[in-house]
Order: sequence, then structure tokens, then C-alpha cells
Amino acid sequence: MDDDDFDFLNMEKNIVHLHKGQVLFLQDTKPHGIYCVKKGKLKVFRRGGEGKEHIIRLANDADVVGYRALISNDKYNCGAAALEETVLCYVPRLALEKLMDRNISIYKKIIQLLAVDLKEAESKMSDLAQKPVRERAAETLLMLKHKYGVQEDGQTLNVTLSREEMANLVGTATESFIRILSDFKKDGMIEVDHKKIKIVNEEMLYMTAHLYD
Amino acid sequence: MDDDDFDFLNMEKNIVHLHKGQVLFLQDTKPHGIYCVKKGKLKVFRRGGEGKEHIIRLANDADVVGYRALISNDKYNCGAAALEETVLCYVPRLALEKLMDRNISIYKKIIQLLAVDLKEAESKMSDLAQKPVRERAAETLLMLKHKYGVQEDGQTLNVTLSREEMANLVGTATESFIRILSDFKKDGMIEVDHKKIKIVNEEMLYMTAHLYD
DNA sequence: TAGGGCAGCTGATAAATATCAGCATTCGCT
DNA sequence: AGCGAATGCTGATATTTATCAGCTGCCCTA
Repeated sequence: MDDDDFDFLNMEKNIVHLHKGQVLFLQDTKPHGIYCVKKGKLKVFRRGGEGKEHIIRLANDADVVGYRALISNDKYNCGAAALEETVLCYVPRLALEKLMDRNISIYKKIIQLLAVDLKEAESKMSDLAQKPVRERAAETLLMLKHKYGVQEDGQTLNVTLSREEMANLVGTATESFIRILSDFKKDGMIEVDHKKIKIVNEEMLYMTAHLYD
Repeated sequence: MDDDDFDFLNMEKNIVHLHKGQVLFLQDTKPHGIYCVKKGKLKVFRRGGEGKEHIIRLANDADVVGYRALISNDKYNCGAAALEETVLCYVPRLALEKLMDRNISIYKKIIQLLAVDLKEAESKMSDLAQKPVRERAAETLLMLKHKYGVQEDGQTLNVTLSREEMANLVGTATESFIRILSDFKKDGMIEVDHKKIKIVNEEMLYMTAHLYD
């Protein structure tokens, strides 16, 4: 979304504040609008049979969430919750429809959002089907760096997730992920200080992820 | 796509015939148009590191394939190949753009296509992350029945896939899938005659897939 | 119609991953 | 600051899934 759209959306002045861990919307409920992240981080996840969650995607400043369900007139296929203090702009269905009426280019933007999400979903799907946990774990760490960046030291990931959440992102059991994380540490690819993860050998992580080699 | 659009597309008269196994387009190549299935069946797949293919989705009469890459001005993220004799209608980029210019509602249709694909991709993703092979195999058989229907006997799946292709659809090794298929046979859920698979106890398959129970 | 090759199948085994149990550490409260 | 609960970690083990090898039968076609 470009600045013009943001201005319009912000004019609606429906600001939502979420604390860390707070739920924005739940899987299988009906949407009434869409959300634009002004500041903060969100996880978008699905719950499987035994309640175990799988994180489908993460959201960042300027990302839009909850729009798929709304535009298909469908229930939410995923839930969303804040990973830290987060501020969002809520755009009710009607406001969105007004926006779309007066600006056809919004259609193109929605198409672009969907197309990006779909491409990433397809790639993740084949990764889940084919790559071992170790490779997916490496890939996930690199994705986190790419998505949220690093702190002033240039190495520490600028996002805080629990081990369980990271495992849910990778698509594996928490213990398995923890073991792999300590392997990565032993191999000198990362350094770990509680929830802070530092990527010290990105090249080697890439190799491990088999993104190139 | 409704009848009007089909008429327009068909006017372009770019008909493509594919024999069983023939490739429509390859992953990582550039699209020049989109394809509409007039008659036949296609698989859309990605190849992983060691060349193993994972089938992302199947296409049927009236499905559109290859449009995601075109509208994002991107390379194909997946390849596509015919599962049987297939007839498609090719719509070159320019013709599509003309169509979109004179009919804004095409944007909405593309959005709906993308939204459906995205929803299915997200669900499949969490299945791959959380469900065991046996459940995914049951789900796949039910999906094949739903997607392609059955023959006159009301039970035999109206599509022919090799065991390897089915395994690639489930996201498992060919041998693992074969074993599970013979379990299903033993349990009285299906009957198998070479490539013909008959679903004789759909209820039980649903239970096995944990779609409800 | 003989035979080469491939798909399907099965058993044995190996490897990957999950689960379970127990303990240590940290975090969120008050 | 201190307590209880939650999170993180590790080892042992179980389970799931993949891999490897070998066998059969079937189609193709030479």
C-alpha cells in the first residue's frame, strides 16, 4: 500500500492497540474488516487437530492481515496474534468498499498482495513436503533476519519468539527445534542468549538451508 | 470465469493440445500468457533440491493455470503438465490486458481465483506440518473424488495417477504411499485395480483423514 | 514373441523426528 | 525479592517415515 492509501486508511481513525500475545482475530470466525499494521509484529497461524498451532506467516509494519477472508466473504482460515506491542489500523468492510469504489487501483494492490502470499505459500508447501527439519530451521532463521532485520550489532535478530513459536514456524516439535538450534550454535552459525539469536555465519546458514550451494 | 469471459477468451482461438505427460510450462521460466483448461486434467508441481517433484495442485475443466506468475510479472513458481489428453485456451498477455481494460470485473475474478488458491495452500501447509502421512493420504483420495468425481459405478475415481504422482501429491515417498494404500485396502476403505481406485467406504476415509470424527 | 525396462509391491533396515520424563532456568507477579 | 508457573534444555526411547534391495508382472517394441 502506498502513502495515499495509507492516508485514506488512517483517516478512518480506527486504531487498534495489541499487547504482546493478544489475539487480533480467531480462526473460523467471521471478518468485518481488514487490518493494516502501523507498528509491531504479528503471527498468523492455524490450529491443527490437537490444538497445535502452525505459523503460516508473519506480519510487519505496513503489512495487511485478515483481508483474504473478507474479500472471499469467508471465515478466517487462520488466526492472528501480536508478537509484541502492536498498533494496527482497522478498516471496516464498508470503508474498504468505499475505498475500492473510488480507486480502482486498489484491486491491483489486492491482487499483488494475494499473489505474493500465494507464491510464498506454495514454496513453503514444497519445503515442508521435501526438506528435512534442519534445512527448514536454517531457512526460518534467515527468513526472520530478512523480514524483521537485525539490531544495531548487525547480527542479533530483531524479533523475539519463544522456542515453541519458532518450532511452529518451522513445522516441527519444540524439542527437535531446540536440538537443531544448539547444533547450529555448536557449528558456529549462530549465538544464543536467551531469546536473542545472533546470526554469526550467514553464509553457512544459507548452505545449511540449501538455498544455494 | 463465466460464459461471457469464456466467449471472449475463446475468440482468441489460441487452442493448445497436450498429450498425457506433456509439459505446459516449466518452473523458473517466464510466462507470456495464461491458460484456461477447456477439457482435461493437469498437475501443477514444484521440483525440490534433488529433482523430486511435489504436486501443489491439480487443474480441471474451467480452471485457470499460470496466471499467478503473469500478473506478478514473475517467473513460474511451479511447472504444469497434462495428466491426460488436455485442451487449453491460451490467452497471451496482451489479450488478457485488453480483456481487463474493457471489463473491470476481471480484476474481481482474479482476486477470487487467488483467494481460493491461497486458502487451499494455507490449509495444505498446516496439514503437511502437522498431519501424519496416513491422514494426508486419506485426505488426498477424498480430494481426488471431490475434484474429478467418479465413474458410472459411483465409486471409481475418475482420474488416473501413477503411485509416484499420488505420493508426490501427499508429500511422501512412493513406497510409503503404496503401503498406506494397501492398508486402506485391507481396512475395506478402497479397492484397487491397477491404477483404478474405488472408494468403497468414504465415511471411514473421512474418519481416517480426521476431517471430522 | 522374447526381452528390456519400468511401475508396483514387499520386506528389511536405517534415518529422521516425535514423545516422554526430568531437571534447570527464567519470567511474571505480587 | 521471592514464589509459582511457564519455558528451555537434555537424554532415553518410541514412532514414523525414508531408503535400499529385490521380486513380479506388465507393457512396449524390435
